[in-house]
Amino acid sequence: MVQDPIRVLQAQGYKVTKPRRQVLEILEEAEESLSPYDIQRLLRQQGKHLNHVTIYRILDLFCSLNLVHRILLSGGFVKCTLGNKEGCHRFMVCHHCGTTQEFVAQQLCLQESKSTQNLGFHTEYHFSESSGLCSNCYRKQHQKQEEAQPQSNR
Amino acid sequence: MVQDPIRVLQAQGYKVTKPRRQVLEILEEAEESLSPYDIQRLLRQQGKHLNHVTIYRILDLFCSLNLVHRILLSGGFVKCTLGNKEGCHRFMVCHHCGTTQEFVAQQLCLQESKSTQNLGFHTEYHFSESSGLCSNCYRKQHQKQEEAQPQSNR
DNA sequence: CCGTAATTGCAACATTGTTGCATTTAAGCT
DNA sequence: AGCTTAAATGCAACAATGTTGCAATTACGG
Repeated sequence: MVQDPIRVLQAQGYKVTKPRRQVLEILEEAEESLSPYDIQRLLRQQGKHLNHVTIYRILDLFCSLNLVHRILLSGGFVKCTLGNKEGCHRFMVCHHCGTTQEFVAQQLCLQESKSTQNLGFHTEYHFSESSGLCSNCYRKQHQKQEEAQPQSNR
Repeated sequence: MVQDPIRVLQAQGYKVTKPRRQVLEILEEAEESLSPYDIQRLLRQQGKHLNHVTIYRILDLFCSLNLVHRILLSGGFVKCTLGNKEGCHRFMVCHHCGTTQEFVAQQLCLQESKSTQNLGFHTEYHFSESSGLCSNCYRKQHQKQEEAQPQSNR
């Protein structure tokens, strides 16, 4: 389903360098989106030192290859986990823990393209972000409320 | 349809100040999204001087009130033109001229909420951005190609 | 293993965004 | 209209994030 990013790089004639592999690795491990400097900090904790300029350039490249996507709700970058050829990317972002997850919705994608076309717009690419609570955080928050008001009598 | 931003401010107990009115005005006139410093520059051209800190704070406030939305595709802010109570905002961004236009799609909104709910996510707010060419730019680009290859014989 | 173009690191800089505190101002009240 | 006051703005100084040009390094082909 997801093409291997390494393959994508090679196929497009880009070199597979140590910095690029390191950035990919960090993004793969991460649950939440990471800013360029986040990535630098995390790598440094592993004893790996990358210049921030390099990280910027790598992220630029990855974005242009659609291997990575910048999330507006958080400002950081996430690795795209679904090879979506229609130029459509959808993300759910938990505003509590920051967990960011990609999902697909073929039907939505088609409808959205149609909607914009009806308005005279020629869509080439689109994406969406949903903000809310992931199941974990929702459950936790629910439990807390229960504890605070056991008989819900106020 | 769109509630008057001024009313929204008053209703929520915020003061209607000169800087806030000026920022609203600039965003209203703009076709494309504007960064905080863009706004400062445009205002300065009109002889109006606002401190950039003020602009940041105003944009923060407007965003929290959903009067304004930050566009990922450009990084700038646009005034929301549609009062969408379901916490759903959709934008088309022309990657040629930068024109940014909001649109509604009730059906899409419902479907998107359903999709995320099926994945165990509790969506409170979502938005989407479509990147492509607006009708104007599409037409122009089409014409240019015609001129370049009048008989399309190559 | 070598040559070379692509990539990275470095230094210096530009832009964008933030914080604390003094000053000003909008809006409610006589 | 003039007070009063909490909210909002301006200012200064700073912190963080991005960018550019060029020299040094490195992946990958032969």
